Amino acid sequence: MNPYREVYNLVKKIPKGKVATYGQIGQLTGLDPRVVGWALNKLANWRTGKLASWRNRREPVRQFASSPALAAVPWHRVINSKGGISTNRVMNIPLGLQKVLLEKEGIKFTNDKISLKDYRWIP
DNA sequence: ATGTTGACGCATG
DNA sequence: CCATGCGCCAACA
Repeated sequence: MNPYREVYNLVKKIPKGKVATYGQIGQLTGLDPRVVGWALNKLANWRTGKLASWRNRREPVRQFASSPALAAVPWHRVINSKGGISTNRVMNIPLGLQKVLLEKEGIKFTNDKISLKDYRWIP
C-alpha cells in the first residue's frame, strides 16, 4: 500500500475554487507536511511528462504514474500556509502554472497571495 | 550508513 | 516585510 495514496485521495476531494494547505493535508493524513509535498511532487512531475525516480520496487514508478486515478488529482489546489504558491522554483513545473490554474477556477490573488479565509477548503 | 535536501510550518528577531 | 532556527521525515547521493 502506497502511503501517498491517502494524500491523493484527500486532495481529490478539494472542490474546484477551493484550496488546502500542505499542513492541512498533512494533519488530515497524519503525515509530515513536507512528505505531502513529496507526494505531490511525484504527481506533478508525472503530469509534465518528466517523472522523478521512484525507489519503491513494490510499486514501481511506471505503474504508479499510469494509475488512472491519479490523472484527476488537482495538485494545484494545495498551497502553503501563507496562501502563497510554492512551486515556482520546482523543476518540471512551468513557472506560474499553478497560479494560472487557480485563477481559471475563479480564485483571486492579491499580491500573489490567496486569502485562506475565503478560499480554504473545510472538509 | 550518513549527511543533505526539500511543493512545509511555526516561532522569534 | 525579510532572516534564521528548529521539528519533521522520505528520498537521495
